[in-house]
Amino acid sequence: MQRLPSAERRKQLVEAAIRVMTRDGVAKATTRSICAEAGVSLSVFHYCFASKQELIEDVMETITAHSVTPVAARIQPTADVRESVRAALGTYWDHVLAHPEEHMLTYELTQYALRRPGFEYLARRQYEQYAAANRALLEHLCRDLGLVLLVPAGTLVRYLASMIDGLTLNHLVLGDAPGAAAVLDTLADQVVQMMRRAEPGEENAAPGDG
Amino acid sequence: MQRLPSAERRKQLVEAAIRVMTRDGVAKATTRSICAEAGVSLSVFHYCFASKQELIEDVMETITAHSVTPVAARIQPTADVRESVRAALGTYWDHVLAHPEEHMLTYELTQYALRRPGFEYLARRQYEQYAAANRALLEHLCRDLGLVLLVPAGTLVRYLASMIDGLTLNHLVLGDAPGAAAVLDTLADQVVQMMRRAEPGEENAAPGDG
DNA sequence: GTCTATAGGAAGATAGAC
DNA sequence: GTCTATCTTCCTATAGAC
Repeated sequence: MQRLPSAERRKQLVEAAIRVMTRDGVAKATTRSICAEAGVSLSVFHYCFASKQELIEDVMETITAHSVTPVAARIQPTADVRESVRAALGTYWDHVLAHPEEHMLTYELTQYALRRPGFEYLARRQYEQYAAANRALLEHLCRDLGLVLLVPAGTLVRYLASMIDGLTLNHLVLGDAPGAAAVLDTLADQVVQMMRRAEPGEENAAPGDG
Repeated sequence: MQRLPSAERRKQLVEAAIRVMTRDGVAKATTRSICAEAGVSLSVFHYCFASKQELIEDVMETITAHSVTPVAARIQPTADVRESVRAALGTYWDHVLAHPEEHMLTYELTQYALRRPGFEYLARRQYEQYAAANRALLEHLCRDLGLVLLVPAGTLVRYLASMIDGLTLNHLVLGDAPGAAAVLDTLADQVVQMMRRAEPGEENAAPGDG
């Protein structure tokens, strides 16, 4: 076996952990199975991490970023408001369809964090990132297309985030991708109805905290 | 210890399991902790259940019914459509606010079932019951208030179910009950916009499967 | 830094006395 | 039907040779 710097080893183990968790679930991700997946011996694990919980912490930070970043990077408003919203939802949804196990894992990790005293903040940070991603989308739309919101930004952000999260879970359980797509169509329609064109000179209110 | 018939013992153990799971999470609900909670010895467990999974099956059937039934029982449409929708949502939400741990458990059990090969059907049944509850609500509204839907019933059912489920999870993680209530207000508004009064003589379409 | 070996405990399940 | 005692397996974590 090679001798790698500790930071490299940690990264290697975190990635192995994510693979195991994605494939077999969080409950099956024991230190042994993670080490086997990474191809290192058990004591390497405890050389790099003080405890298993320390690894989990790293895993959650990594997976949340991984789930939010690629979507945020691809927001591209066009002239048509409804189509812009639908396209953003579609980008996210393509990711769900392509990597359902990965999204499944995010729910498992949320539960895991909420149940471990002292780790609730990880779940909270996860959902705050979801909210931030939706807020960014709305700001983007309002700025580029000159729109103002008809409901408080905070409410719409949460509306969007909850709908997306709920529909994802619903789809993971029940399947029926076409039905889920129809729900996204409806959601896009509803979101459009919660916006209107800004009047000339009207500050196209960047949805702050409300 | 008393000598009880096997069926009674099973019920007793299922209830103990739910208490432990609600309090400490599914992962902590070992056969030992469940037996301790029920006040029986370990071998009683295996006298009543062939395996732990057999108990889990019982637990999931019980908890899902428990989560859906009380809400369905209290649907009371008034003359105002929007208020009727909001009231139904409010009844559910009161239950969430009063028993957050119980709803937390439903998410954990969903994950548990989805991860255990051969148990996915339990998760599916759970979400089918959610859908059925929302379908019943819509039928109730359409029939009593003479309304027809502007979107396919199946889509609206899923829209509602996903939103409610997502918002519940969102609230369990982030809290902020007033913010969640505002989302429910908005949802009620949106749902109303997806209905219209049936014209005289128009069949007030019972939302079948669509 | 990496290995083998093992401590120390808790899990699901079973055996057999009462 | 209920009990105590035990089997087997798997876990996290550590010790100490190389």
